[in-house]
Amino acid sequence: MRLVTWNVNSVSARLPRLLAWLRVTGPDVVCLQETKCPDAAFLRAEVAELGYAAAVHGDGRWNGVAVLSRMGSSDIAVGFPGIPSIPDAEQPPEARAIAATCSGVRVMSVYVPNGRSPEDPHFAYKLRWLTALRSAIEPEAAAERPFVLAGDFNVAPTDADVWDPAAFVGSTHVTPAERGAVRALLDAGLHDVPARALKYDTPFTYWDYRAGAFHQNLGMRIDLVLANAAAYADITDAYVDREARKGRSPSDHAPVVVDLGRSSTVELSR
DNA sequence: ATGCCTTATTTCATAAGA
Repeated sequence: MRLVTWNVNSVSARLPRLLAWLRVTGPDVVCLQETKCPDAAFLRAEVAELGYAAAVHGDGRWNGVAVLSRMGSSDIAVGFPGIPSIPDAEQPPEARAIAATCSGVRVMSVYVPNGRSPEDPHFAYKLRWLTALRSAIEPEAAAERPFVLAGDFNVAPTDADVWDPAAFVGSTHVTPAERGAVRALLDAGLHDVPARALKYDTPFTYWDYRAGAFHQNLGMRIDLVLANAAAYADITDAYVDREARKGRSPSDHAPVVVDLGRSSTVELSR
């Protein structure tokens, strides 16, 4: 099984690039974030043409997650038990998590809240969200069944995951509280899958659109694939495809590609 | 070369991203 996570920054705006990339890369399961697309508007027919069933969960203008699968998709769940709402909101929770079982692997695509700034109410919301996520995934993390939690975590787990730690003093994404919340996910039984970089020695997954950040490799590793023991033991390779960040109209995130030993042919025949 | 920000919407301006 080839599994991917990619924050596409609007699935509609990215559709031509997404389809072309899917054709070339051939993933079996695709976790998308920031689809920015209401469920009714999701371009299901276009991905179906490439063989993917789409489990989608969208808000409209912001957020939005999906799991595309060409290996079947069952037990689709949007959100997770205990998912918090935004601060002082009486609205339903934002569309930031969706799970599906694809050929025996439980897969969850998440778009963790940004946090905005450490003083902002959205920062406390981010921490609450990650804490609730940990509680929700605890059984899956400890289970025998392979489980993969993938997405845009909006946290750089270590100083090595940002281009310059000094540039992030006072910023979100690097605080001990955020890193502790991600560490808690690992403590629940998940492994941070080490991905190869296709260039340089740091597998960054995000580069700001502004000021030529990509071309100077001023990036961050905030898109993660976390695998429980069963899934982790099955991994044969993982890389960040920075090629997908190049060219015209890219997302500001690059996809992370993870290969698991399971053959799609074998799995599909079961 | 990979090139100086982009998205959807309450659209000719704004909020949000990280």
